[in-house]
Amino acid sequence: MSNNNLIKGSLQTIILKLLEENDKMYGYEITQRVKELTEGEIKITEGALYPALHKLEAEGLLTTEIQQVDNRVRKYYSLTKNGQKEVSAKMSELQSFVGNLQRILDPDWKPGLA
Amino acid sequence: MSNNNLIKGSLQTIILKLLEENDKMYGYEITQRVKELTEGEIKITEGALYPALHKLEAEGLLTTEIQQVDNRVRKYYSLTKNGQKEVSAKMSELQSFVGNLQRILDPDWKPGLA
DNA sequence: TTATATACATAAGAAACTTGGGTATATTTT
DNA sequence: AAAATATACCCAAGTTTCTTATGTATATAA
Repeated sequence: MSNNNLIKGSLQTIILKLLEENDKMYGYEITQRVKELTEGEIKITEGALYPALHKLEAEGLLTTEIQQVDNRVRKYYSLTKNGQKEVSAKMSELQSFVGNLQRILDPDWKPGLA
Repeated sequence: MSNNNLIKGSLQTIILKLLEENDKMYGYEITQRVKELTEGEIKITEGALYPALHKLEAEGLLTTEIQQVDNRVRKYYSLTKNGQKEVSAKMSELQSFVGNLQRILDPDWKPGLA
């Protein structure tokens, strides 16, 4: 991923969620979007991204479609039906995990507060 | 960790933070505390915990002290000075990571809001 | 007496990532 | 014009972290 050695399976969730919002994205675009959304703090490396995309495709959660743009090949990914189902599952898993993390690390934390 | 295969590296932060709050804890106690704080949702497995404790000790962030309690051996861990410094570093790393996650996954999210 | 709880530990394997390559075209900088 | 950066894909070796499966030992509950 980047300087952060955190996250393990959250990369998959990030990919799926971005594709839910954007319909079609190609790999490089995903890295740029994440960099932009986090003001450069999270940089998804290609070594992490492409294997993750291929795995999600192999699992039937994504489909691909190749386009030529200015003599360059772009591989667009989009959610399959199963992929659409998985987004919500993965999202609530992650949100609940983050909630539990807060409960452990911040004793005063309560859901619904900052 | 448990059913969650999420976020790697956060176990170290959890251990350090609990020890900051509790001064001395032994391994089994840590697993129980986490289970309790998360209402059983996160269960730290021994296969994950003990290697992590040993690693933190080897890095000089924790020291140990063995006690006999009812014919049972307990190995108490506590923070070293370096360990105390590391807690804040690891905590702000994790909090900033979680913030970035929110920015990616929840476009409307802003720090300070639920 | 069998199972569960307490309490430590290790070891093999899986999974996710980093690092470091490789290929190729387009644009910007020197 | 040459060099560097940006765009765009990919793979493979190695590291780290975790899971799963064991092993040891005592205490308590079913």
